[in-house]
Amino acid sequence: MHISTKCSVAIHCLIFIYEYGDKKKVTSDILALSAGSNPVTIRNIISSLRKDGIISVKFGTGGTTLACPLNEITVYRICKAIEPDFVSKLFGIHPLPSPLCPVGKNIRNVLDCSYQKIGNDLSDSLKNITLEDVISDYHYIQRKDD
Amino acid sequence: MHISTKCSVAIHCLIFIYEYGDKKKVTSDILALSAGSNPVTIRNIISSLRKDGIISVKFGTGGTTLACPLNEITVYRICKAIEPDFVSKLFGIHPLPSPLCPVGKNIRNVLDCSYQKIGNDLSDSLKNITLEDVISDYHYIQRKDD
DNA sequence: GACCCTGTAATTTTTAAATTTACATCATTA
DNA sequence: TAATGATGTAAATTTAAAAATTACAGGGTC
Repeated sequence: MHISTKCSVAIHCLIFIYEYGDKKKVTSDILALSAGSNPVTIRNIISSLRKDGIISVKFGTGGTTLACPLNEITVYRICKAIEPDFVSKLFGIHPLPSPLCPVGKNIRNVLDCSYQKIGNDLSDSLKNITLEDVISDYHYIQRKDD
Repeated sequence: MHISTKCSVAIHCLIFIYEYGDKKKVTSDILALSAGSNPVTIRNIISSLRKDGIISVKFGTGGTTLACPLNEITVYRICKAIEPDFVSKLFGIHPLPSPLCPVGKNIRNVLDCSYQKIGNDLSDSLKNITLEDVISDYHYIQRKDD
């Protein structure tokens, strides 16, 4: 199981909102066009980000803006907002090991030991990248692109 | 997208082979029973591990044993053997961002910057856990279980 | 040569992810 | 104050990925 494309779409939306949120009314339709997705998927993602306080959405009239300094929005926070237990879902565990086998009976606990360490390391790594970094990459790449 | 259950099944098999590989003939049928999977899935995993030199399999007559010291078998190596580009598949990227939008046009490269850092950190974390550690956890948990 | 195993391709089934449809709710404005 | 154009969500459908099954061609050993 992997972290789905939702994280990528979320980052896409956040860059877009940072770049255009103040000047134009950024709706789920516009974001869906830009990301090549569909408005409902976008609204679900946006909704999760809003509940976490990352962005604010004008209900009724529409439009989205950032609600938080760039350096407080880490990739970890984005993933967590979208899929609260994404860390524990990083590795899948086969669901029906034999309880009659010593290995089968204990495998889940054994794997949990290692997977928890890995999950902690991954979390640290994700906390280390902020939207500020991502947007700096974006500006650099965009300049090269011209 | 997440790393599939194959890694967990592989570790399950490796513990089983370590524990019983010398005394008994460990076949794909036995491993499938223990893991609650099926023999073909097991054979595919076992086959990948064999090609990487982690285990050796007696063709024809059957039976599997470790071909490597425990501390040389890292979780990274196991994952890599099973799914060579698992690191780059950690995050999915939405496939059709709009090339007409500045964000859409550059999003893939922007995400690649961050995802590469994260992939490197994850790789380091996985390299840090060996089968020796896992089996030590297994013995500890098994003792508690009695 | 019979038996039991592995290796692998091809198909089917299952499961998860993403999209679409539908509609209730809310703010603006004409 | 009713029309408009947004969001928020639930439910159903579609699509794509993962896993299991079926099938069979090898290879050792008794």
